[in-house]
Amino acid sequence: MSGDHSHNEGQIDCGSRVNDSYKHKDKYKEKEHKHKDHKKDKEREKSKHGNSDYRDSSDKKHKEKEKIKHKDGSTDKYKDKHKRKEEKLKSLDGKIKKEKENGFASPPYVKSEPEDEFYQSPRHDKSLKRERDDDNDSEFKPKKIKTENDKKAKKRKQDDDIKSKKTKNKKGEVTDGKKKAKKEPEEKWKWWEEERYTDGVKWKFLEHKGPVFAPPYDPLPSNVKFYYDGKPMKLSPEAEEVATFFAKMLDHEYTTKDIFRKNFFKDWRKEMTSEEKAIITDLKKCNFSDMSEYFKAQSEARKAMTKEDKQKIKEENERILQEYGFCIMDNHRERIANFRIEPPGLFRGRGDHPKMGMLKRRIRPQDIIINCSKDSKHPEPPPGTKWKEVRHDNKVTWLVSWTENIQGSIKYIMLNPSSRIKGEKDWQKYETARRLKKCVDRIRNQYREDWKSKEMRIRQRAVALYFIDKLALRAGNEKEEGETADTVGCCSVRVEHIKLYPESDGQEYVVEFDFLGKDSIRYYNKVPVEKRVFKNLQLFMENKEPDDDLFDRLNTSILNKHLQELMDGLTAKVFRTYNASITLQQQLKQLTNSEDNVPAKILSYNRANRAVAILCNHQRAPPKTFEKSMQNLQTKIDAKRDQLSDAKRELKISIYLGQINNISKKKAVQRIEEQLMKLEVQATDREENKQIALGTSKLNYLDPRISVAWCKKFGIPIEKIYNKTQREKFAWAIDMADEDFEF
DNA sequence: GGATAAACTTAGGAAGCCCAAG
DNA sequence: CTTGGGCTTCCTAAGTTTATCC
Repeated sequence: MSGDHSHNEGQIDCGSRVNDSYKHKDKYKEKEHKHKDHKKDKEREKSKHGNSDYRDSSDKKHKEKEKIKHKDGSTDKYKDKHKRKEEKLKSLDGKIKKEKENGFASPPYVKSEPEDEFYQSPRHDKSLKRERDDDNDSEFKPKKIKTENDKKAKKRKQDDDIKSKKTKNKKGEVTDGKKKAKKEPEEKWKWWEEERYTDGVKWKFLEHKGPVFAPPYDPLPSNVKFYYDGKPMKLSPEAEEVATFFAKMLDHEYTTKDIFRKNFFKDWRKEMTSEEKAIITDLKKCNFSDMSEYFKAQSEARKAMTKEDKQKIKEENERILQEYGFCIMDNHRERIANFRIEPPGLFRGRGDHPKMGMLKRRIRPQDIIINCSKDSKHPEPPPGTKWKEVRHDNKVTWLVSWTENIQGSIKYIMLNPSSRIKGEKDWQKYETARRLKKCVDRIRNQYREDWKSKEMRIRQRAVALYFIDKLALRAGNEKEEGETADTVGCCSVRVEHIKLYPESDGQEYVVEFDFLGKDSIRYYNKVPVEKRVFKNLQLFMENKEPDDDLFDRLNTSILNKHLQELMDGLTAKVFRTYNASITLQQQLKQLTNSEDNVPAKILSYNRANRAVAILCNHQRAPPKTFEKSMQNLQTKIDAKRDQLSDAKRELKISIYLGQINNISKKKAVQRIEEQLMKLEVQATDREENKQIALGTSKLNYLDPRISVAWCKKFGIPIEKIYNKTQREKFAWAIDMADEDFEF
């Protein structure tokens, strides 16, 4: 009932989405330039027209108009932005672009169409005050287990003991004196059976050893040379290091891109001595190939290392992992996700990124902020260095942070997905999505009502929400121009990204979407929509330029505020989670045949998973070796077929000879048949998966309890669905879901 | 109330690893 | 033993949402 939006009819057919990311598309390139120049004008224009140009002023609306005008004026989203941008523009270009003549913002309110019946929309209670966290959610109340404060304290001390013992252990082997309890982190802690923190506190105790820094720069041997203008040139260590970054990427297509080269060269020059700067003025005259060869040789050498040497490295890595890869959080030793600081290098943005090639600088101890408990043993900075700061903020989950120099954003070291702190959050996410399931009908009715609203902003909000719901689009924040690739989501979609077809391929009211979304992955979809949506889209597009926002009176913050009123904890992305999970559940129900054998059932699972991946537009570049591996598989299948007919013939002969003892031959036939079937299934699966990435949805959108329940119901070992890492992440679900679980 | 910073989740690609086939 | 290929893990960019500031 509630879950049957069937938003993805026709999408489950894998062929319906063209899979083109930026790599394959040039179309976007042209647009981009145009777009950049336009956007500023556009916003200026919006503020100009913002609240003055509603076209229709039928008498009956006079009273409301006052109200609306007021409201609208105060919420016009472009006023200040416009100023900011203009200034920026001036300083950047040294001139002001000409104003756009005809860029219109949408009028604030809309004449009701004749067919609009007026009736009171079922007003829904907003009475539910937001009570921080989904504490009122019964499903998410872990059993109250012992409340123990001194117990905890005791336990913590014990943990400390264990740990300090361990760190003394030179070998890095996890043997600790008294027991092997450490090897098997004491019977897997079931955090989901314990009470959660409420008040925004994330932990009470946190101790860790700080980050692992990137190894220092190792200068090139003197026989490896850099050439400028054909002549060998010894570079200063600083300049040389940056040069090696480029050399290492030499056969990547990045290094052929203009922006990349320009950014790189600019930043490289900053690292040069004044002498170097004076000489090296043209990247084209730089020859890195000697360096490049050297690195290739190095990596070959690494591959060719003896087993013993490889083993040594592995052990060393394990030692580092044991020392730095774990922390103690509230009595438990938990795995850290990214305990290694990102090494310096050249920034590799995705898609047409304006900053690609810039130098990502080396992070030093004095850049690092440490977060841990006051009463813990604080991590030591490397000898002779200092941390930027040590703080004790237990309202956040990170252990280490630093500011990155490309976008100026903060990077964090946090815990592994298997940790309590991440797991609880993940669980909570799915519970929120399940609460949406309970009220999604109401919300859908609401936005359908809102398509008829007299206020433009409400109509836009309602249509956007419809897309987010039906098509599982992302929210689509505005992005600062020139800082990132030009990509969009629902709220930031522009007129140029959609096409309207009153009729197409025998369907009415078809909308064609074509834009670059997150990671510059192309979203292409052609879907029929409801008539009212279609009419609204026409209205939103009136008098607009291609690069104007489709929803000019909407942004993610407005949308999320609205959603928050509809349901506690509701945000745009909850719809993605909800629709993904409910789709998996439905598809599993529909596709699984209990008569099937295990491989066939798993194929069904993968197909259900695939339906979700298609819905969420999770694409991947077809593996480079795809065609070949497909062929190989086919060869195997053919061989297996031959083998099968041989085995069958032998069986026949044996029957013909009246042998009674042909059981083994029967078995052989059976076994081979099964193997063949398995291969064929594998081939199908792989073919269908060519450009579709299942991992993302599996890891981030599908309530793991659905999969666990399915496994239990059909006797599929969970290992067939989740690998080791995934089982660790979803341990809570594996432990708690039984076969009756319903999302 | 809008801009910006901070925190945290989601994402695809590259590198690493491991195992089966040759 | 070597190779190739597929799966896993690592990496870090790019989103969303929340918090804070003015």
